[in-house]
Amino acid sequence: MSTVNSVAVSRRERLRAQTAQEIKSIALALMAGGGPDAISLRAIAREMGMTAGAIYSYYATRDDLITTLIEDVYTSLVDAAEAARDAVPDGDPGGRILAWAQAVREWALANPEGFRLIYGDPVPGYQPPEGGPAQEAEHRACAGLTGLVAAAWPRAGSLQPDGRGYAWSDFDPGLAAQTQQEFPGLPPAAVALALRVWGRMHGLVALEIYGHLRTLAHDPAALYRDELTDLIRSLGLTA
Amino acid sequence: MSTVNSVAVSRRERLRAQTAQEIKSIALALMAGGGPDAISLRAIAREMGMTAGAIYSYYATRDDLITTLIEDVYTSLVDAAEAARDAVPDGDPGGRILAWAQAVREWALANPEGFRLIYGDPVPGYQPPEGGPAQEAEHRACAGLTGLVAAAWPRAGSLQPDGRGYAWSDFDPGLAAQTQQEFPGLPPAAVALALRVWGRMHGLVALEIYGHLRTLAHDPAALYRDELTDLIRSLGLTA
DNA sequence: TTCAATTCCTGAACGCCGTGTAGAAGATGT
DNA sequence: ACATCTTCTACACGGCGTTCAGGAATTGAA
Repeated sequence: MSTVNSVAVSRRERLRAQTAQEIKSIALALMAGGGPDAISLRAIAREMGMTAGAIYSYYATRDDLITTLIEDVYTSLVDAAEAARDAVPDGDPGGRILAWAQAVREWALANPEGFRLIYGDPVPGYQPPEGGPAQEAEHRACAGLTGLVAAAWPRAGSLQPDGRGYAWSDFDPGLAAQTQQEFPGLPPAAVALALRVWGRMHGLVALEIYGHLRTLAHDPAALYRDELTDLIRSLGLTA
Repeated sequence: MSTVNSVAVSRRERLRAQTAQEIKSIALALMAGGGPDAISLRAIAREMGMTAGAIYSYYATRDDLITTLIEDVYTSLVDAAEAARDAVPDGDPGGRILAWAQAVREWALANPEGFRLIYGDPVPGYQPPEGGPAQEAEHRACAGLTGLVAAAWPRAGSLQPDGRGYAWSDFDPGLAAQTQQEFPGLPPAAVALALRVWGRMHGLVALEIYGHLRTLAHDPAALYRDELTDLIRSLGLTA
């Protein structure tokens, strides 16, 4: 046993973690190169000079590996969105929304396969585990959006169609509790709005990534920009 | 040769068309039961009491079959949307938009695998042909949305963020020509708005179908309704 | 240093898959 | 009745995820 960083970690464990990491990065490279379908245990093993069966020492099944990949990729997306948001001062809630949304789109364009992995059918026969594959990252994304909406709520609240139609019980208990704790006084309708904002940011990007916009519109960025301008204005803010 | 419906059609051709149709419907049934991945030539052949190779007499390759399925499914979606729209009188453009959007969501909920087939990664190694697999249906969908927006344009036009930023050359030539012919005087910004409306209708439905909304919100229909109310209001209309 | 235990990996197998090819079986039109 | 054209079977090839018995290497202790 060697103790590095005051954590007992054997050489075996180090090598094991390293191999597990190598499997993941090769899988991501394969995905980036040939689409999610290119992620096959045999291809990964071939790339590593191993046999396919050897991977089963690190991931119980192929779906477990995919789930881990989704977690990693989703986390990187949320990291990018949060970083972009935090580069805009608190005093500009509209700008923070814009920054978040643009970061999501740019990340998606830079990692289209990652976007498919998170928001589409990831891989041939993949069945996500209960509760979704990357619950934590998704909660972070939701929390981020709720925060953006919370900052706009003083003006946005009165503009909503039917703010009285929601109760906290309409939402995931964890999300509801976290929101109530982090933004006391914020009504449940704000969470509904946050989810709607999510959908609004998602729609055009999903269409674009899956190629439904490419032939029809030559400048999807302009469409997205206008959509966000409209969104921000509908929240009573300015960009 | 027998002439039915004043069209010369041999018994061979009839049987052939019938078998091709049976292949399609079995493929759709397999998809509905086990997801798009369940569409395998061998499974279809098994279901039909045939060998996989026999299907190659009807579809040159598996991707050809998938492409045909996408066309069928997409057409059924657009049919549903158009029918719902036409059930609302012309004088109620907001209601027509609402009807279209609700029809899309309900169709998607009733045919989630079909939605995945159209808007997601359809099937393991599927590569869509150039121009998209179901160009005609997609054009019909776009035309429908443009028509909905055109009806709202008298009021919606002045509410758009940056209507001067688009030219006809920014869009697919076919779509542009068709729009200019069908709605003379309509500016290209209206097409941009139609595509944005498409994205807005798509976002929440895509999130819901792919399971990202299910755990977070217990009533996605309410979210969608509010989103559409907001959309229709943003066009200067009422539902 | 020696030795048993643990861990990691190979190699082969099983049953799926899409895709070709060769040839049999059958319907068709003359 | 016969030649043609279609449709289907049978088999092969390589790829996939997964399992399993066994070999090889590393490990911690004797």
